[in-house]
Amino acid sequence: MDKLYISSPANFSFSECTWYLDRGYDDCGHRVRNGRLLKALRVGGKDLLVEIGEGVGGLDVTMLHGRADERTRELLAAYVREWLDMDRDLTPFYTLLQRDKRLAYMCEEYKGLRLVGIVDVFEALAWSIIGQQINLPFAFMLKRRLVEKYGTSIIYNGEVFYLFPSCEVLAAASVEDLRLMQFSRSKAAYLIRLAEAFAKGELSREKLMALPDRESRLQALMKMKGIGVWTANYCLMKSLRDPSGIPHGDTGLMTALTKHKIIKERTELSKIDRFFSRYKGWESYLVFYFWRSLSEKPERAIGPAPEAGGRINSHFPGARP
DNA sequence: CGCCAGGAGTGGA
DNA sequence: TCCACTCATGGC
Repeated sequence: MDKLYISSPANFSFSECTWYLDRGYDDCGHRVRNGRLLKALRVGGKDLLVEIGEGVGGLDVTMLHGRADERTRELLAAYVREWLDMDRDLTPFYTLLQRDKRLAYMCEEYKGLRLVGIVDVFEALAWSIIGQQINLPFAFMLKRRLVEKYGTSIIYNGEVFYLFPSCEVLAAASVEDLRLMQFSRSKAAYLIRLAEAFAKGELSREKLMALPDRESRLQALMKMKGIGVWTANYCLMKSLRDPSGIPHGDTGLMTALTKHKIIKERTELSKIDRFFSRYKGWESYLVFYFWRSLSEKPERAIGPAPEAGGRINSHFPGARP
């Protein structure tokens, strides 16, 4: 069995990361079971299924599917470090949090939580378009339908693991196809156009990173129909790893700011700016920790593991009158 | 039934 | 530049 080991940095908590990934939504992009994280992913043109578990002083990564040469192993290690943001020193962030009585609790409560990212830029943008203005359970359901119809899959022990669809495949989909899955007409059009842009190479991680600064990256992203301020910043913080992305207009963020008594009304934009100005260089992390704060840490229901096969038969709506 | 969800585009003042 | 309106549907 192909295995590799990734040593953990200080202030890294695998369990905090997996808790976030398994915080109660039906995310088809990965699975958490018995403290281990399973994910199908693509590196260097190869589809792999990996299991990540906690070892002594680091993470044990096991390849359940796919054989890895030396280069693939390197790319896989880099993927995991990137996904869980393991190459970052959180000390300055925690120092800033400690200064605010309202937020200091986060240092203990979420200690070691990393900004769990979306490594693939196309996936990050597609996901954020899907999630615009709808509640998260519905957004995850839409994503699952899209992935199960257009994504490739790996079967392991009778269980299906999906990879997010490629831009080429999604570019060939039609608005009508997506409408049947309950995407709005405009969202369907945005997604397909985005897929075309990536398929043609008009947009890519390389092109975005080649731009001089984050302002120009925001502008480049927002030229796409369906990508506004929120989506562009979401992409910056979750995929391009910009430390200062603030998804302005995010309702979850507003809720968290209100709960923490940082603002009273959602219209106090200048107050929000002033607040974030104390966290220069850590805005993305602060937003992520705020999102984390919106999910309570429940006594997880201890039940039987999901039956083998997973949820491969999502409910599709019937034709509407 | 009404309002809100980890928004964005459009059209009119 | 700044509204109001529209899109879609699930959850509460």
